[in-house]
This record gives sequence, C-alpha cells and structure tokens, in this order.
Amino acid sequence: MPSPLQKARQDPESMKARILAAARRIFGRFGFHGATTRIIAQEVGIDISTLYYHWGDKNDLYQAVIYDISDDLGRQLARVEKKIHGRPLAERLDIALGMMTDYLFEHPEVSNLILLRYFSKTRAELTWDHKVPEFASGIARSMGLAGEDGPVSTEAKMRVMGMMMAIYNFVAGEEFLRSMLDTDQETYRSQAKQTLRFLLIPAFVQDQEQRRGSAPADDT
Amino acid sequence: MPSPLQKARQDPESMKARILAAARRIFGRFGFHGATTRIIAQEVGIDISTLYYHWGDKNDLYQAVIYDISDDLGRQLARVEKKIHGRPLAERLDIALGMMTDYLFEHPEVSNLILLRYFSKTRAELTWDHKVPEFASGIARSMGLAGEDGPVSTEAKMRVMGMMMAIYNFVAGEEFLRSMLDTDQETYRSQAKQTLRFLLIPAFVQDQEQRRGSAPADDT
DNA sequence: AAAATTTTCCAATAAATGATGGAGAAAGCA
DNA sequence: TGCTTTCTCCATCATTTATTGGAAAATTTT
Repeated sequence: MPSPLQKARQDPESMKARILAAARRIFGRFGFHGATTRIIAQEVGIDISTLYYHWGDKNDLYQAVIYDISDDLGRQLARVEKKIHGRPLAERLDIALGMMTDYLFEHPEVSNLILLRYFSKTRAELTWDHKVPEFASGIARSMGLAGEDGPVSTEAKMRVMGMMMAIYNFVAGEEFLRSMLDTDQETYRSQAKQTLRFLLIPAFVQDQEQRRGSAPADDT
Repeated sequence: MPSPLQKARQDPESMKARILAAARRIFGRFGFHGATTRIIAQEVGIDISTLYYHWGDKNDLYQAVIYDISDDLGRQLARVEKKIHGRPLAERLDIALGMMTDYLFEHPEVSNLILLRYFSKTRAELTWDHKVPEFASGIARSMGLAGEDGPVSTEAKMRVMGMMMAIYNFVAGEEFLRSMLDTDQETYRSQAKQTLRFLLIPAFVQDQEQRRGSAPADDT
C-alpha cells in the first residue's frame, strides 16, 4: 500500500496533495512558526479542520513537507548526475549549476525550506531527515572529489555543502537581492546564475589542476 | 541626546541593554515568529511587562535588534577594511575572510538574523534598513571590484553578496553541519574557514589576473 | 526625610492559534 | 435504492501570545 505522501503525489488534484502543495508554499514563505494552519487552509480554500483530517497536526504536516521537498531534490540531483556523467569537470560544474538553479528558481520554496531548516531552530522537536549527508556525498563523488565508493572526506562534504548553500542563497534571497539591486526577475536570475559560475567554478577547477600536477589522475 | 539604542550600548549592564542582548539571541535562534516576548523576558530573568516598558512592542524590539546587529556589522567591516588596505588582492581576501568568520563565530546570532531576514518573510510589516547596499558597495570597492568612488556595478555587488552569504552560511549552519559531519566545534570552525578560502579566493584572484591581462591595472 | 520619578512586577484582557466533536454532504458499494 | 464509508464544514475549546493597567518597590530629586 502506498504511503500518505506517495498517495498525495499520485494525484495532484487530490485534497491531500493540494494541501501539501499549499503547505510547501506557506511554510517556505514564513517558516514553521510563521505559518499557521489557518493560512494554509485559506490558501487551499478549505476549512481548517479538513486540513487536520488529512494530515494530522501541524508537526506532521511540516514533516511531510520536509520529506516531500527532500524527495524532490533527490530526484533532481539524480537527473543532474545522469546528465553530467562522464564529462570533464568544468563542464560538469557548468551544467550542474545551470540545472540546479533553474530547478530551484521554479520551486523557490525548496531553497527557502532547506535554508530555514539549516539555520533556524524550531521550538517543537522535529526529527531530522538524514538524506542531506547522502546527497552531499553523492554530489562529492559525481564531482570527482572522492572515489566512486568508499567514504567521502569531511573536506569534500563541506565544499559541496558550501556550493549547494550558495545556490540556495541566490534563490531564496531573490526578493531581497532584487529589491537591493533593483532588477527585474529575468535579469536577476540570469545574473545569479552567472555569479554562481563565477564564484564556484574556478575553485574546483584549479583544485583539480593542482592535484593532477602532483598526483596525475585520469579525467575524461 | 542619545538614541535608545546608543543608550543601551553605553551601559551593557542596564536593563535596556540586557533585554536587547537577550532579544538578539532569541530572535537569532527562533526567528521573528518563533521568538516570543515571554521567552526573551525569561532569558533576562524579568517580568514580561518590564520588557514592554523598555522597548515598546515586539516589532519595535525586533527593529532595534536588526539595527543593532547591522551597526555591529558595519563596525567590523570598517575594522577589516582598515586592516587590509593597500595589500594585494589574495592577501586582502585571506585576511578579510579570516577576520569576518572569527567575528561572526563569536556572535552567531548576527549571521542567523541576517540570513533569516534575507530568506523568510515576516507576517508583520517591518521596515528594511538600507545599510546592506552600502555595505556591499563598500566591500566591492575595498576589494578592487569598483573604483574608489562612482557607482558599483550590479555584477560586483552580487559577487560580494554571494561571498558574504557564504560566510553567513557556515556560521549560521554550524549546528546543522556539525551534526551532519560529526565534528567538534574547534575542528568545524577551522575547516569552515578553510573551505571558505578554498571556495571564494580563486574566483576573485583569477578574475583579477584576467582583467590585468587584457587591460593592465596597477595593484599593490 | 518627603516628594517626585522611574522601574518592576502581578493580574488581567483580547486576539490568535492549534486542535477536536459532531452534523451533514458526497461518494462508494450492496 | 438503501447502507456504509469518506469527506467537509460549523461551532467550539484550550492554550498561547501580545499587550496593558495599576499597585508596589526602588531610585532620584528636593
């Protein structure tokens, strides 16, 4: 039998799925404490008790949202990995950055929710999902920062996390940065992508060149 | 006559100052909606109405906190700028990153509050302070990304913001990243600094070399 | 020391918020 | 069609939260 989340995903028109989608937006915009079950229900256009009927209490709904975006993100990362497999590093980075920023700009609540979870604490105890470490290790491997199997160094994980967080920043911070820079959406998004390329690619490329110099490794 | 904030800063033992300090910590940890006046008062060990007596309503207090950390940050940036003035780019970046990370790790609520303001929306309307654009421009100039006076390009501002946000990330995300990487505080902080150097310095240095190649400029 | 002031706390209020019970509508099934 | 199950809403409750009035305590001023 399918889990509640799978069920909600199967039919995006179902009430469960519509509530989940609204919850993503509202939790993403205001954070856990800033979002209220009333606002979410209002966003869907239903009574508040219908929401409770489908999802249990606020914590349960929030957990479902976190799980849902985490799942989405995993899929997207898999898509990226498939696309960049076998290419040289600079190209891998270029494509990966482009695909990830495009994806995240289309689902802004993902970046928001992830960053809010990284940075701010909730007064209710909520269990962590442990997918992030796996994600980070996966990315590190597909970037050639670690062997295809075996452990990934802390150093590599931190570099990957720094890169991911930088992307989230420009997506989640769009409203703020745009008001600061006074640009329209299209310009901003294109410039954000460019800035990310500027900031992140040279570090990894240069690192690879140096490692190649001292200990030659094969790179397609 | 001194403003309320200046007054609070003058005597750190004053009730006003103690409340402000607690508010920084609590707002920083839980965000605007997650923090309650009760928790803040409790943190100081006073009755909740004493808090209202000194700072007015919750919004006022929050504004004061934002203003306060913004002010702090400005001072720190001035200190950094003084220190790095006249040095070559790579060294400037190295010192600036070190000083900023050290400072922010000692005042973790600063990074938290700044990022929360960038990313999440408050349901209460709160006025923005407009110091960030000035900060960004100042940093851009002191990094040689723009002339000593005259306007700073959007491109340069975005690069600077990306750099600043990256630092905030590793500070505000310490708890999360440490639990993910399973390291102690000292190791983490040192590795975070190293990672920031790794990620950020090559981009700017390489950029300078390229610009020097096409249009030679003097750099001390 | 008496008076004036500032500061602090207790108690209370109004509004917002998370959550539920139960009646009726809608949908599935016999 | 009638019966059962699922779903939705209204009304309501308990708790939390922001906020205030006013008395008592502490401090300053005269």
